Amino acid sequence: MPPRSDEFFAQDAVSLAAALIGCELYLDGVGGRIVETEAYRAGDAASHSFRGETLRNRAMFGPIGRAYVYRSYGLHWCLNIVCDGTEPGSAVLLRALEPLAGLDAMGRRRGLDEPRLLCAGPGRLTQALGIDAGHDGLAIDEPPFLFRQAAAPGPVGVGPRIGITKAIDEPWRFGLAGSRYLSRPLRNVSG
DNA sequence: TCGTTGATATTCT
DNA sequence: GAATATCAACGAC
Repeated sequence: MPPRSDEFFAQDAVSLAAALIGCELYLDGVGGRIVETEAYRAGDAASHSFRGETLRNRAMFGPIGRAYVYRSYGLHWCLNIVCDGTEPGSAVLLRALEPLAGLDAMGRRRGLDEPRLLCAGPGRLTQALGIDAGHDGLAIDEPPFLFRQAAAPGPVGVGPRIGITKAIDEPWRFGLAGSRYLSRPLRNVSG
């Protein structure tokens, strides 16, 4: 029996990041299987929450199970799920999906046909699903989102996080081992 | 296949 | 003014 979703998102960011691999996420019926995530803990020097609450990261300090959407490098949107009820400021970044539904809509938004490139990266994922600032703070398991927990754990690989300069040695990037839809390949496999 | 670079919001120094 | 949880286009090999 899978845990209720409020308990599921109450996990520590690192364990939730691993548990999210194989779960499914859709927005207005467009989405697929989560194949790549990164954990950002409260007190983590690489996390946006590290220096306290600002207008941008406000959602990270709000209720768990909500979306934290921010603009990256001035042009891309990135989607996180706020988690860990014990201390505010934790979230899991969704880095890649395996597209399962709404491939045509994704292709239109991305200007591409190649399924492998539709959602392989945090900026690509949000563009394919049509996620922007309007989704910041919305519950990830209520309409227009649809969230389904993984039926069974898959082979989860681990690696260092990408694109950061602080706490770079923490192996807090997780992915579905062997998936073609990762933004970049993984190394070690466990589970 | 690889490295470089442009686009440019938000925060920090 | 500099850095950043990125992506795609481009030129050199």
